[in-house]
Amino acid sequence: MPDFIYNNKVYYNPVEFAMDRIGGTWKMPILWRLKERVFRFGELKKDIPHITDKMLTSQLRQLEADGFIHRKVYAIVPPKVEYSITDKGRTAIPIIETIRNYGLELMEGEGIKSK
Amino acid sequence: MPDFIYNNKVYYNPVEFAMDRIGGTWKMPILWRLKERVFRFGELKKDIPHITDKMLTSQLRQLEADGFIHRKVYAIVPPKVEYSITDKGRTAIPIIETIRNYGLELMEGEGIKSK
DNA sequence: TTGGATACTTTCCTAAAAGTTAGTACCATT
DNA sequence: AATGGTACTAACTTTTAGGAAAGTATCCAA
Repeated sequence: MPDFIYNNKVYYNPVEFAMDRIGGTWKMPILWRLKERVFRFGELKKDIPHITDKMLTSQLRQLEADGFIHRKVYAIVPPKVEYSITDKGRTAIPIIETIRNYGLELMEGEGIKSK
Repeated sequence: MPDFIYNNKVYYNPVEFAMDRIGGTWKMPILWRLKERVFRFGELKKDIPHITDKMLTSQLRQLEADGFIHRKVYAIVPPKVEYSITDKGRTAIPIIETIRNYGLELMEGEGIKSK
């Protein structure tokens, strides 16, 4: 598997490519919530501990640009914006679940109990 | 899922915990190779494009500390060190495969053909 | 006219990850 | 006496992710 370039960025392998789309601290927590229902900006912010306005905005923008979520703006005041997961976004859910379960497995192996 | 602390580091969720063990640019490429056979330091270095001595050393050390690989030193000159995957390390392989396949799937969706 | 609500944007800053370059120990071979 | 091979280690710099704090636009209600 040689290197390849996409949007001016060099990737060494498919794992890097995947993690560039759904990795980082916030993308999976966001997708994980949107799999259940539509969320507004403020709802996501309340529901995801520690996330800042800036990170929420930037991660939503990237997920949208990559086609994982959809952004619907209502032209009212105060503004209302709804975020929903797309079909493409849904393909990430089983992956997240796999990683999440693996994390739980590792945690159990270390005797970490959180909930 | 609340926050938890392990080794003085705060984790927000199990995904973060998993990615802290096997994530980053180099750990999966290393484990991916060790799943087939034992490698010496120099062999890994030749086989993994772009990796530097420093990154290879530090990632091997972390994987060893976390119990994913085993390090066997031969007391000869010039030095010989062999790295092998452990049972725990093997549990990461299906995860890597899942992410890797997902990456390939996404790449195909974008019309990226690499090999 | 002040404040609240919503969904941001902008600027500045810090910490962690990763990269660059150079050097080391050891002995065997030439 | 110099060279080469192996597996590092150290010092330093760059890059990136993420965080903090403040500012913006709009309209309405008090």
